[in-house]
Amino acid sequence: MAKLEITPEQERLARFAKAMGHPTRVAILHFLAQRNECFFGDIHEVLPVAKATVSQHLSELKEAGLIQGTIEPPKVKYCINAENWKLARQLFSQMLDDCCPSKKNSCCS
Amino acid sequence: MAKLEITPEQERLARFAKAMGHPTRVAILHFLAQRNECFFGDIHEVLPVAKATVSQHLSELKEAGLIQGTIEPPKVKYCINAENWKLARQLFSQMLDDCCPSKKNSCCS
DNA sequence: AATAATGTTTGTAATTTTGCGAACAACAAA
DNA sequence: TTTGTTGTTCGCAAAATTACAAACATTATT
Repeated sequence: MAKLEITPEQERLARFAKAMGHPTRVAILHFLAQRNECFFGDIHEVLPVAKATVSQHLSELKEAGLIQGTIEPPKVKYCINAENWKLARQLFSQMLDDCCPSKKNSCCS
Repeated sequence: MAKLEITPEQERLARFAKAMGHPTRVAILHFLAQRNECFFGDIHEVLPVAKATVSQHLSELKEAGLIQGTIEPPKVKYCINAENWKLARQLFSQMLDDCCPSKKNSCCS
C-alpha cells in the first residue's frame, strides 16, 4: 500500500493551483499580467469586492509566490513574481502536456 | 467602480485550478495522465488515504471536468477527460504565457 | 440465497476559506 | 498637530473543504 510519494513538485504545483483556484484571484492575476503599474488601489477600483477582501486575495497570491508587493508610501505596488511565474508555467506544462499521447487502447478516447 | 467583469473563461480556469489545488489530486492526475488502465483500486492502492477520501477527490476532479469515470462491473475505470484537458492546457497557457513580455519599465524585474 | 469484491454515499468532526465592516498603522500634507 | 490617503489587520459569521469509519449499493460467484 501507499507506494506513491507525493513529490515536492506536485506540492508546489498544487500550491500554485490552489492560489489560482478562485475567480477573483484569476482576475487579479490577469490584470497584473498585462500591466506595469499596479497599485493596490488600481486593483481594488476594478473589482466588485471590499478592500479587505482584495487585500486578503493579494496576500494569498503572494504567499503562493505568484505575485510580489512593494511598499511605495503611501501606496503598495503589486506585480507578478516573474521567477515563480516561470516555474508555474513549467510545472503546469509538465502536467498538462504530459498526457494522452497517441496511445492505442487509451481510455482517453 | 467594478469595471472589471470576470469572464466565463476565468471562471473555468479557476474551476480547473481549484480542482488541481490539492497534492493528492495532483498525484491522481499525474497517475492517470500516464496510464491507460486506471481502476479505482489501482489509484487507491497507491495512495496513503482512505478509500472514501480517494472517491471524494475523484468525484471533485470529475465535477471539474478533468477526468471521467466509467463503470465496468464490478470495477470503475477512471481516465483523463481528453477534451477538457486540452481546454485546461489552453487556458493555463493563455494565462501563464501572456505575461511579462519584454517590456521596459516592467515591475516584473 | 448467501457470500465476496468493488466503490459510493452518509454522517461526523476539525479545519480552512471567504467576505465584510471596523479598527488600526504608516506616511504626507495642511 | 491635525487631517487625509492608502492598505493591512482584526473579529466575526457563514460556507466549503478535508478525512475517516461505517453503512450501503451493485454486480459476480458459490
